[in-house]
Amino acid sequence: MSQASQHDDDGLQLDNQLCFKLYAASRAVIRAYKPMLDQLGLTYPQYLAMLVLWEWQQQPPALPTVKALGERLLLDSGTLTPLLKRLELQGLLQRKRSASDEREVHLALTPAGCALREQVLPLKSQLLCERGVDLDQVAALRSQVGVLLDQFMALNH
Amino acid sequence: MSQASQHDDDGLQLDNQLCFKLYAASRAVIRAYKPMLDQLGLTYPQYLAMLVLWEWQQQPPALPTVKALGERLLLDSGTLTPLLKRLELQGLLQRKRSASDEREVHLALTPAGCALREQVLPLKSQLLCERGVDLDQVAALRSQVGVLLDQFMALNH
DNA sequence: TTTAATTAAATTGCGTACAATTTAATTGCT
DNA sequence: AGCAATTAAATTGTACGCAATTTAATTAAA
Repeated sequence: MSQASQHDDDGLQLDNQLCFKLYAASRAVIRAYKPMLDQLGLTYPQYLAMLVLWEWQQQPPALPTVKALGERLLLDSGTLTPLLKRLELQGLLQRKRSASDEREVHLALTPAGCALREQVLPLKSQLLCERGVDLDQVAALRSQVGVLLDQFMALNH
Repeated sequence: MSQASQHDDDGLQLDNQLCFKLYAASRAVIRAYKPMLDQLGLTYPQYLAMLVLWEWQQQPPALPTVKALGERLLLDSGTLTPLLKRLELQGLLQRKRSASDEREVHLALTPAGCALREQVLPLKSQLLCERGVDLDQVAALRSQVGVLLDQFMALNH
């Protein structure tokens, strides 16, 4: 059995920090996506925004607002406004003020924005294949990280 | 049984992306650290750098270099140089060119930098306690995220 | 209804991340 | 020794994240 000083150290060892593992793993995964994202001409957060917009298309009539996108990605307008302006500049979407509520900005994919979706699946399959990713393992880990995320979301009101 | 279009969609659903869960969870955990880090006057990456420097102190004689710190945190000099200048400005460490190899910069904690360590453990205990964190669960998740990280590090040579 | 409170985006400012380039010092080669 | 290749930091430039403030529009309250 070790004494107090040993315990104290363990608690602050970098390798014992879940926060660092998450931080490093998140960046490592984003790095792995880079070759694919370069092909698409997107940054990683831009890719996530496009995922939400593609998903929204399948849904009813209403277009997503900046706020709705932010709620989905857990990002605020300070991050999203310039990001969306860049996507608009690339011709992937259009930002337009809502007629019914001038405070809101609706996001509509352009044909180019819709079309880009078709390029993603093959590139992603290739990525998973090249890296020999175990899909079951990924699914299990995703679910557990998801539980952690939900706990933190619940606690951050 | 659903047809192809349904399968295609699942593969691009935001909630099915491990990468997004990691990205969101990492930011959520950093957010949770914020009250503690504000007390310490550190940003999150600055805190990680201090963890490494505190850890290094227990080790032999040699001081860490910027490169060594970067290998530990998986960050390059483009990120670390300005970060370390800020920590130096706060009086927590000193950056000095190596005498034996003028390319290297050694990092030495000041007494204030060493002393700061003592404030961390109580603040961290408080944080874990307030959030009712299950330490076994955290340890298990840390280990699994660690495995993922190792796999990606191995593949990114 | 006029005003006060709230809300959605945008803006400002700071601190990362990271690719790419530059600078300076050291090593390796011949 | 002399020069090319390598190496460690620093620098430059772009794009996030996020706190804090601002602006404009809507809602609620007196």
